[in-house]
Amino acid sequence: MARNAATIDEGTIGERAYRRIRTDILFGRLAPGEKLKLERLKDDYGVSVSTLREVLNRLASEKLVVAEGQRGFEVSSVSADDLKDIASLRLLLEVHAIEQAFHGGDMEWEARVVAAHHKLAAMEERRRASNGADSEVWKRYDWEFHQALISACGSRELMETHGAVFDKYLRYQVLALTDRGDIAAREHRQLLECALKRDAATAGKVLRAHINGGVEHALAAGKIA
Amino acid sequence: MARNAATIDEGTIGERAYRRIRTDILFGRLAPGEKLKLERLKDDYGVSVSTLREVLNRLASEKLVVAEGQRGFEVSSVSADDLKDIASLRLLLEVHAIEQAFHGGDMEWEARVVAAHHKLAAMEERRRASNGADSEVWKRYDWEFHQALISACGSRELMETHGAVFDKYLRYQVLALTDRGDIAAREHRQLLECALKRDAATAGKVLRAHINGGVEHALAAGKIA
DNA sequence: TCAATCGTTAAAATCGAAAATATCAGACAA
DNA sequence: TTGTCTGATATTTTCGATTTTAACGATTGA
Repeated sequence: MARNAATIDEGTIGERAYRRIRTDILFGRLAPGEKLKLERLKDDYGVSVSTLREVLNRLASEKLVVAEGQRGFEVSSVSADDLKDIASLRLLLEVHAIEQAFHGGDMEWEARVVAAHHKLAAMEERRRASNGADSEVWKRYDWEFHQALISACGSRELMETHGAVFDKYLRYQVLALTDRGDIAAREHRQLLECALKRDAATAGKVLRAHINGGVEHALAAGKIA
Repeated sequence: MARNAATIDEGTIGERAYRRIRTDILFGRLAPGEKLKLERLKDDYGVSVSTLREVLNRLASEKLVVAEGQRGFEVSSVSADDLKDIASLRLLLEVHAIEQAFHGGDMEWEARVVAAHHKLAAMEERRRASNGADSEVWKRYDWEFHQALISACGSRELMETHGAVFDKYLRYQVLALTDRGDIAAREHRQLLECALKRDAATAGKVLRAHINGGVEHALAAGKIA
C-alpha cells in the first residue's frame, strides 16, 4: 500500500506488474493457496515469463507467495494462527513506534497525523453512506494514517518492517470482507486524540483493542481455516 | 545464515546462486555500494541474466541490494545511522522474543539452547587460538545460538523477521573485521545462564549491552561512513 | 489387487538474443 | 568557459525459445 493513485503507470513493466499482482493478492483477487501458473499469469498481466518470475520472486521474499522447490509458485495460504501471529507482531512494532513517535514528534508530524486522519475519517463517513465501496482507497487511507502516526519514530527500518507486516494483516481484513467501520473509526479518532496529547500509554491500549478487534472480526467471518 | 554446510549444492541453480551472492554480500566480498553489473556477475556466478535478475530481485526485496529505476542493481550501502537503526530494531525484536521464549520454553528448548551454545563456545575458543579463522562458520553458530534462544517464542513471523534483521546487523560486524571475541563470548555465556534461570530481565540487559557493544565496536573500526 | 516402472504430457527453470534505456564524449553555440 | 545537443557505446530490461523437471496415467509383473 506504499503507493498512491498517481503511481499506477510509473516505472518499468516489471514494477507495474509487481504492484498489480501484489494488490491483487492483498485484496483477495488472487485467492490464498491459489496456484500461480506462469502461462496463465503471463496472459492475465501481459508480461513475459522472465519478468513474471522476477515479480514472483520478490513476492516470495515478502512471504506473500510461496515458492517451493521446482514446483512453481502459489499465493501463500491463510490460517487463524498466522493471523494471530501477524497481529501480535504488528502490535509489538506499532506500539513501540508510537512511543518513539509521540516522544519525538514535532509540529510537522502532528500535521501529517491530522491530515491523514482527516482523509481517513471522511472516507469512513462516506463508506457508511454508500455502503462499503472503494475498499482499496479506504484501506490505503487506513495504511497512511497508521504510517503517519509512527512517521516520527526516527527509524526507517522500523517503518518498513511495520509496513510489510501491516500489509499482511490487511489481507486478512479484506478477506473478512464486511468491515466493522464504526468501531474502527472511533478507535482511529481516539488514536488521533492520543497523538495530540502525546499519551502513548492510552494509545497503546487503544491500538491493542484495535488490532485484536480486527483479528476477532476476521475470524468471526469464518472464511479462514 | 539460515542454512548449513550440507545445503551448498541443493536446490535449483537460482537457489544456489541466491545463497552464494547473499553470503558474498553479508561477508563483504561484494562491497557496500558496489555496482552489480549483470555481465560481470553472470560470469562470476555462472548463471544467465534472467536467473541473475531473479536473485537480485529477491535480495532487493530484503534490502540487501537496491534496485533503482532502470539503472540496475547495487549492493546497498552502509552508514552509522543505518547500523544504529538496525541494532535498535534487532534489540526490540530479540528482547521481546526472549521474554516469550523464557516464559514458554520447555526442556526441548533448553536442550537446543545448550547445544547451540556449546558449539558457539567451542568455536569462540578455537578462534582465540587460531587467531580469527572460519569467520563464516563462527557467525553461523552465533546466528544459531541467538535463534535457539528465541526458538520457543511461539511466533514464526517474529523469528523470520528477527532473522532478516540479524543478518543485516551481521554484515556490519563482519565489516568491522576484528572481533571482540572475549567480550562477546562472556555475554553469550551470560545469556545461556539467564535462559536456564528464565531470567528475562537480566537477559534483556545483557542483550542490550551485547548489541550496543557490537555497534560501538563496528563504528570504532572506522570503516563506516 | 497392488506396487513399481515406463512413457507422455504439462509446467517450471534456464538460457541467449532483441529491444529499450541510460551513460558518456565530443561538437557546437552562447 | 559553460551549457546543451547529438551520436556512439554500455547496460539494463524484456522477450520467446530450449532444456529440465515434475505430474499423471497406463502397463506390466507379482
